[in-house]
Amino acid sequence: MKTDIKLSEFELDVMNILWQAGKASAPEVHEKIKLDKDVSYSTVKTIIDRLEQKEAVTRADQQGRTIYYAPAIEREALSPPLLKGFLKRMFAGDPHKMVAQLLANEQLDNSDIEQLENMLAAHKAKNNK
Amino acid sequence: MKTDIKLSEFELDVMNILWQAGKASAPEVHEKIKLDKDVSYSTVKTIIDRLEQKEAVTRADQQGRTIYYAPAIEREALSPPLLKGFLKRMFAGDPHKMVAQLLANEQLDNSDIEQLENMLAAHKAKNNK
DNA sequence: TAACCTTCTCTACATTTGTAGATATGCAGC
DNA sequence: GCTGCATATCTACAAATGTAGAGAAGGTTA
Repeated sequence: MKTDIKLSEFELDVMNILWQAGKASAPEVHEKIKLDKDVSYSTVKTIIDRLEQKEAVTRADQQGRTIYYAPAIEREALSPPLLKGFLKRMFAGDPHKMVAQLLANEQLDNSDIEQLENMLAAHKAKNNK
Repeated sequence: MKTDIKLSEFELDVMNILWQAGKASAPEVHEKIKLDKDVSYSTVKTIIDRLEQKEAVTRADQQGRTIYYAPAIEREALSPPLLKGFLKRMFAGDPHKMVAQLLANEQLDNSDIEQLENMLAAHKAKNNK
């Protein structure tokens, strides 16, 4: 299993679709991507091919000629280093700055906030254990 | 003022140094970058030149031949769209997922957590107003 | 079974990014 | 004024990324 895998933005967009769907064919991925931006099938297929080369997706299934791709790595395997890097680059490594920005820009309602509060409380409990 | 500015990772690394220092010369930036990774002066200077082209930094001052560069855009102007994009790509747009990851990976101590709790409380108060 | 449609494969290309050498040039001290 | 050093400028290049067309080839259906 590759650990040092690095994906581009577009590649991540595709991964997201696969993470969400579990598996999907290239034309299906294309459909979904097109909701966001207008790119040709070829473009999407190229990205999928590259993801396959990077061993980020695998051919999970085949129906006739149509190949179904599935994620070969989980979101959770990818996000920690990326989050760390992003935090460092955009917020000087300070999680508070990031949460502040989150609050300022993501219009979270009170139930969202409470959910976050619960997470914090749980974490504090674990810290104390 | 450019609004659609887009910076690469390395460019962000340099911006961070400038955001932190207020202003710095290319050799100074090089010094600091070298603490993290071994790149030549030329490389760093090229990045700075590109930042200048992108109008992300300006020549703030000059001492002899040495040019001092300062950020021409603030972190706060750059981070909201980036955070939004990152959130979407890495956490399917769900802030809870991101905070969960933050808690899981950033070893925050209880005083950090409490600070976050205060931020949340303040935000809840504002929501209710 | 021939024609068509869909999907895949291959190839290509412009742009961005990371990287750095060669060279020019201004300043500081002798 | 000359010499050397520090800094800037210019040019270059490989790899990654976004983008897509041309054409092959497996299914489907009349």
